Amino acid sequence: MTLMFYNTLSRKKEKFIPIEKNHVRLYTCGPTVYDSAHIGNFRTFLFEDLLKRLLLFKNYSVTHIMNITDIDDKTIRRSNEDGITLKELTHKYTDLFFSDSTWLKILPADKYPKATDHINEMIQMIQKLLDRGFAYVANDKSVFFKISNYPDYGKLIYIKSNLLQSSNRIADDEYEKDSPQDFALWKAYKPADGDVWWDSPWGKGRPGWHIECSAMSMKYLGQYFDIHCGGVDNIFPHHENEIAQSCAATSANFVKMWMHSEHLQIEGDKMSKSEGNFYRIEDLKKQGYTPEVIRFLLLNGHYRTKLNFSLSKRTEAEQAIQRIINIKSKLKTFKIKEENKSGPISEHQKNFISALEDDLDTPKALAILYIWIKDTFKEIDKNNFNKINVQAGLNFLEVVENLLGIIPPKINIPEKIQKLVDKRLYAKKKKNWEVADLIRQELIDLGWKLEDTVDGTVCKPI
RNA sequence: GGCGUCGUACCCAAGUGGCUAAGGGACCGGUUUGCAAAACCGUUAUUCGCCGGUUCGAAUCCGGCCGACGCCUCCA
Repeated sequence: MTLMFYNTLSRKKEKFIPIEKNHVRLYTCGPTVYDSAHIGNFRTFLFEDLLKRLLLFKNYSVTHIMNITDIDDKTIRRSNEDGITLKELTHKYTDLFFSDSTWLKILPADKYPKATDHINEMIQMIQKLLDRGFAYVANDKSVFFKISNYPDYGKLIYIKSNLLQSSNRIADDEYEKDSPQDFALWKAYKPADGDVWWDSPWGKGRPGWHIECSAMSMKYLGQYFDIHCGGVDNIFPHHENEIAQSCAATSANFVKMWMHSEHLQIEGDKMSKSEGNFYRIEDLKKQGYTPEVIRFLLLNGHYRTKLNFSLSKRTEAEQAIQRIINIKSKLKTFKIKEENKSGPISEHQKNFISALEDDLDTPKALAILYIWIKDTFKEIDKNNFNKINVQAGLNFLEVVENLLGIIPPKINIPEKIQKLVDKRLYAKKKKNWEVADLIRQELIDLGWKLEDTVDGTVCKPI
């Protein structure tokens, strides 16, 4: 089946056909490194990770670029507050972002270009926009994009530019511009910027926010590329502005498919830093969350619906994951008898993939996975599973893991624990139930539980 | 004011015109087991926020209402 993705540009599910055969060029909006990323940011990054994993599974080669925004109002403000240089601040949070991403099993991008390393590219693009009459230099030497000269403005947000209503925030803007809707390409230096500035044809200053993504995506992916992702909040103004400035600069199309993930809510409320209702990865890690549990919770809702993240759902996710671990362990340990018949060829794997191919329908894919698990247990109980079925099952679980990343890696049993397990097994053989149960309790206290099965005793961490 | 999303069991969540409304978690009963765990079997929505309409037929399309929510200049 072909891939279908919802394109924000058309507001419809569309067949995905890459511009270049077998090669997908993907740009995902990265973090602004002024603070640690929170679980909401990671919902978006996880959605993008799933998208990429699916593209790779479909045998596309993927060139994935994720920007690091290391210069903007927030980074400057934060570095002043913390009394450290902008570089010190952004390096700290960039490193943290990478370690959180790795811990969450997010596949790395091919390149993470930083805004501050691409000031020249941005200046060139701004110059081009000035030359073509889509931008102007204001009295204070800032450069703005002139929306009134760009009639296509409003493609993503579905609004005619003349209907854009200005909010109070615009009135507070300290820069001078012709029209309130015009956005900054280059911001003239202000004393509050400290020693953060670059030279430009228009004087000292720093780039506006939107221009970095246009300049860097074009540099690494070309003028026109396949997919650009981000959170829904980026639709306007960020992505709208990116489209305007990119298309105005090149007179060509910019991005074929825009994909956006919905917001995550926390304990039923909108996540907001001012209210303090957000979780960082390190917070969850401290509470004992595993990457798999977080991934499961975030992938359990479709990426285009609002999802509520609640600490109370943790057990639910752990139980659900445990079921996957159980079937895997069953497939690995049960002894296949020669006379076992072959079970029915499973259609579930195909259906699982089809669900993901249909605009990344993870809840449906998970449902199919659980139907498969149930069927597999049944067939095994009926002795209808032979070597080929077992191998097919294990292969399927590998596919599931490659796509969703929700199956924990095998845990090695420490020697000390194994010795206790053996000791109990001996007592059990002698039908010395008291001793066996005592050791089992001892193991539980040490954090390991036992399952006696017909194929032997299985030891699992709690 | 403009643009847009959502409302399916105790909780989470698929399904967007047609076989008995997926699946997970939770709960209860049973089988199995030395006991436990795991697994299996069964039970939990004659009904999809409410009211109308279209249709042979709607959770699914249309209209209205109620409720929750997002964006409208720098928040993933």
